[in-house]
Amino acid sequence: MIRAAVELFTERGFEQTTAGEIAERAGVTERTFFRHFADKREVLFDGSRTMERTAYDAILAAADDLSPLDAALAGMTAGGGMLEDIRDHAIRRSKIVAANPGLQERELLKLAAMAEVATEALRKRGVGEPAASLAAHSAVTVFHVAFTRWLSAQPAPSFADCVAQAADALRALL
Amino acid sequence: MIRAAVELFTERGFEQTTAGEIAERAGVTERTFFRHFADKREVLFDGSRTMERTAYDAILAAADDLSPLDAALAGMTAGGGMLEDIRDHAIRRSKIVAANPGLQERELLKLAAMAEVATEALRKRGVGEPAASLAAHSAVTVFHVAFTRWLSAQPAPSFADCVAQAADALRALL
DNA sequence: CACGGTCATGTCAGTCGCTGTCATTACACT
DNA sequence: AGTGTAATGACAGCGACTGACATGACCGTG
Repeated sequence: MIRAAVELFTERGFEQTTAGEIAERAGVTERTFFRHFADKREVLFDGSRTMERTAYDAILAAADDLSPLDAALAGMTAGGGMLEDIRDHAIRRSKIVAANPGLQERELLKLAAMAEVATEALRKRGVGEPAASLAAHSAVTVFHVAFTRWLSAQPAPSFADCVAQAADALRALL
Repeated sequence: MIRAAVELFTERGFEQTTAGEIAERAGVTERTFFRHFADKREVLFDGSRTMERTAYDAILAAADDLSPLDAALAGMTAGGGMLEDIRDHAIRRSKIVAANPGLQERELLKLAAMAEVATEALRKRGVGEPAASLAAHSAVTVFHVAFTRWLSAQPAPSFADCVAQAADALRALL
């Protein structure tokens, strides 16, 4: 279904594709489509939960002497690292998302969820508020900048490098 | 219409209120409702454009010797300052938004738009990339934290104080 | 005053996203 | 064979949203 959806979205665009058409190409019913995905957008955000868990685990696994921000950044690096193998798919996907405001909205929600998860992990490391929230959100901002660059840069850089670079830029602000 | 919508959302919740019902209470047609608001959620985000413009202007008007982050924060203070007069309404509104994921999604989109606008203003001040993006997003993160606190703190603090406090917490992270 | 323009609104029909419900099928365990 | 469970199909229905056309208020011009 995911493959069918990406194909159709690429061909005609997100809004011009009905849920029924995706289901049809995937060989199932529209009803079945909505049993697997809460809504039409969600088909493009399938791995997000896994990524959140990966980031969460990485933050908890980070060295004890790391600052909250560095620990959160380690989580972002780990989470984003999951995408190294599927850069092609990520690029196709990002083009679709970029062309539709509703999908960007959903992407923001996923980033916010990532920040929530990172906040939770930092708190578990003993970081208080509002430091945990701020560090987590800052890390996600870095993630976002790094992700954008990772998608567009030629030749393909490593995700970790992109994160490190964006993090340096953030530190330079102060 | 906005008043009618807030009333109904408070009484029965966002999802349990149809666009037709809002229109009816406001004395217009459902079709008219959708001529004024792009979708049902948008009725709760009416002033966002104005706030963005205010922030944008404030960033451009900020003292030349301010750092990018401080200039962006000045914009957040100015934008949030618009709400000082309508804190009651802001509180009611935030309860509605907090109760519905779809509305939180839209709120994130508005915050992202704010970050975009702030980025643009910083760029016009001569700030390069990715410094402008990062400073703008950091400022919006501070704005968000400050806004949350401004809504919940008792007695009502000034918005500027909340921003200053959140900004200090951010700086302490590094 | 009559006329033409535009602007907001009402009316109606229609598409599509999404959901509840029930029946069916396939498989797993006993 | 019998029983439970999970996935799917089939169908009906609601509500969000849109396009098209008609109506009426207002406004400036002749």
